[in-house]
Amino acid sequence: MKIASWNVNSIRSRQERVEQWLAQQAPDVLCVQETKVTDDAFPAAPFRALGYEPVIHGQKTYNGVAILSRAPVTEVRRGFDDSEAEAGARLVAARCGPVWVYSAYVPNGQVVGSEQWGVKLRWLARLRATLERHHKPTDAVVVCGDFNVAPEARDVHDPEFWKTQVLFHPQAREALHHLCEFGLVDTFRLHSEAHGAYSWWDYRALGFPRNLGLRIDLVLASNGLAGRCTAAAIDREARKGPLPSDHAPVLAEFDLS
DNA sequence: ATGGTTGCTTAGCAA
Repeated sequence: MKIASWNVNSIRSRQERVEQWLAQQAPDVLCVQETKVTDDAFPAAPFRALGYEPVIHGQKTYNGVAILSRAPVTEVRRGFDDSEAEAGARLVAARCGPVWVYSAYVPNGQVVGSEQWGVKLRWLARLRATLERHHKPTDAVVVCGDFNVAPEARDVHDPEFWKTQVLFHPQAREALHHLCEFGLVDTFRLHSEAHGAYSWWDYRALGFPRNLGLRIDLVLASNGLAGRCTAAAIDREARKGPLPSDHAPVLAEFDLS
């Protein structure tokens, strides 16, 4: 089973690119972040035409997540089922065939110490609590998304600078680490020791041609699935060409036979 | 990295 994740930075702007990528890569499931559209305006038909059922959780202008699945979807949850305020349409989960798949768009945090920074750290803790409520680490669960945190220095082009920023601050890394202590494994690191393998490059810094990036998009597999992960990759090619997202898709494959 | 762009909505915000 091939599961992918891609922050598309507007599904309406990226629709054709995503269609082409689905046709080329043929994942069983694609988790999407930053769809930036209400559910009524989500372009579902072109994805259905390719055999993917969209599970959507969106809002106007900002955020928005989706799961496109060609495996049968038998159960869906939107947002956190806890008592706190939602803080944007940033989480959707679906049982896709034998696997529970989460598409997560973790708050960026804006500035260290800001109100949004607190929301980000809290959000990662709420995600762990949600996993605790619904799953055991031995279950088949995949948590995909734009985590807005790079796990390690080798995932960051300038760690000394970025450790002062929201995407690589020690507190954000700790919050991500605590999430993973539920029993989640970074599938990319099961198959690569590479330094400088990034998934996001800032439009503003013209970062892509200089490879000034960070690896903040992850496919996390539960302990129950990690041993069955046969491959993982970042599709840097999909960041090239006209009108790309600022993120590349990330993928992992699992042998569920 | 420190200026650079992009998308949504329509001047300003978010990333």
